[in-house]
Amino acid sequence: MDSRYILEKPLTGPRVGAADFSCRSGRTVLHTAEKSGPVPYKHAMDGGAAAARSDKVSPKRNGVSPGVRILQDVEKNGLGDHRDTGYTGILKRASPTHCPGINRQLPCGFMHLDIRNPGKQADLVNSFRATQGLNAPLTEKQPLPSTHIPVPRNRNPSGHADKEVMAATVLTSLSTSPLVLYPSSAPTVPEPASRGWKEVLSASYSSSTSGNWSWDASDQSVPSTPSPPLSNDTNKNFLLSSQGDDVNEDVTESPHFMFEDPIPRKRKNSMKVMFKCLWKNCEKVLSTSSGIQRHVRTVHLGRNSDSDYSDGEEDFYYSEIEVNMDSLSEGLSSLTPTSPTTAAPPPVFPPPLADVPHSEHISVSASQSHAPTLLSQSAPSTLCHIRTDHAYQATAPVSIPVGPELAGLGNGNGTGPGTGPGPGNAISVSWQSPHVIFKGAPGPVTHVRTVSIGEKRQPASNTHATVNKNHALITPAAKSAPGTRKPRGEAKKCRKVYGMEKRDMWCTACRWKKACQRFTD
DNA sequence: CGTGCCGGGAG
DNA sequence: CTCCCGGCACG
Repeated sequence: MDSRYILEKPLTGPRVGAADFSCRSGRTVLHTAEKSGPVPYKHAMDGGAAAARSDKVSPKRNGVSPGVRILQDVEKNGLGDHRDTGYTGILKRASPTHCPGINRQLPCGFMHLDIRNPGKQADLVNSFRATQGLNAPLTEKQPLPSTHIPVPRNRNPSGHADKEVMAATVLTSLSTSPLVLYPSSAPTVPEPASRGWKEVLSASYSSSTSGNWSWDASDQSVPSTPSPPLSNDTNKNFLLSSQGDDVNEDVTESPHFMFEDPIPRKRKNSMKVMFKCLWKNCEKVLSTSSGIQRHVRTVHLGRNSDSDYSDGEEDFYYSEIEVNMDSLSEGLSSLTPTSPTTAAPPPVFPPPLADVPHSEHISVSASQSHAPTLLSQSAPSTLCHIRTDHAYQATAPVSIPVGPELAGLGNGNGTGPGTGPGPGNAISVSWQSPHVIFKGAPGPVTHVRTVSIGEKRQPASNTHATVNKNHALITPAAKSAPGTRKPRGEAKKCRKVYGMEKRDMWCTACRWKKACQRFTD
């Protein structure tokens, strides 16, 4: 419940010892690096967590849990150096060693582990904060993409309390911040981008073998997520994303829901976290924790506003709420004819917002209203990874292919992580958390699609044989049986998505030159 | 011509 | 079965 607090408490100072730092949030844990050898950090495995995780994960495929799959893949690719990965194949990483480096770079940066716990808003929030932390400093140096909430400067100087917390979280979440994960579009990792980080890393600890990095793949699957198949890629991505810039390609989102898809990848942080004052009759909502803290401190606690001092009490008077500001999709979005996709950078946050750091007040509804246009077209495909195991709908020329997905088989109320593979799902899920405020907003976002899918399928449908007077009888013979070939999906198939190079990331079907199962139509 | 995937074949 | 791949059809 109060994971946030717990998480923060143990920390005492921006400087975290490399040796004995452990922080807990939810079920995830960090551990110390005690292993000698090339890998300066240790992968953590939390038995409980692992177990829980696998529950969520649908062991469908061959009865092998994704985690395992991941392992396998890793091995396949010769990247299997992660000896200390749990049997689940979950790679968790906590590297105190890196922290220093990271801290150096991102004073406020921090991330957070285990965001997946459904309903754990606190966790989510934390992760978000992390994100903010990461971005904030960076922002000052380089223009940022669009997906972040401007963080007030006062944050930096705000000192101790904040710093501590952040430092802590940084350590913790090195691997799971949604934002971070999101870009884990393994396949699409831009080389150059990752390079930057590599360098940074090598600086912090002389080891050029980025391959040794490993994260808890499954853990990454935050509220709705996937995890990269190859730890290697993941790492890169993570790094990449944490860098703050270079991430502007938010486009690649792939709500691959962790379970089910053996090759989870790509994920984007579509959640925004707002901080709401819980003080009676005070509905103040701010976009930054520091903001809300200040608010509480000054307005409700009657403390001196100038004072940066914070004893953390404010924490009790505000809570985070999550808002799904979502956005674009990636290639998969091909589902929708109109998929805006790739090109446009995700204007998640409307400019106005970004420009109003001072008035930290944020009206989500407003921002939402901007996005809709975009969302309405792409959102569906965006959020939902088309892939499902009922992917075979493709075969059914029926009209409402969406049905099953929307129906939301496992639409487990925000059961977060792997919940829904379906389009509708992803969306609804994300919107569940923001219970309080921001009503209405979800509406527009939610429906949207349905139509698109139907359309796309039509064109090719096998109506030919029937009517078609024109050439009429002519060529029936040409094609063997009426069986005819499938229309040919419009969606990008593994091959296209990943390219020949990453063939091992393709779904098996694709590999065998069979009908793609991952990206069905 | 690249791509999706059927049909078929080897292990 | 799983894993491949020739080769055709589609765009």
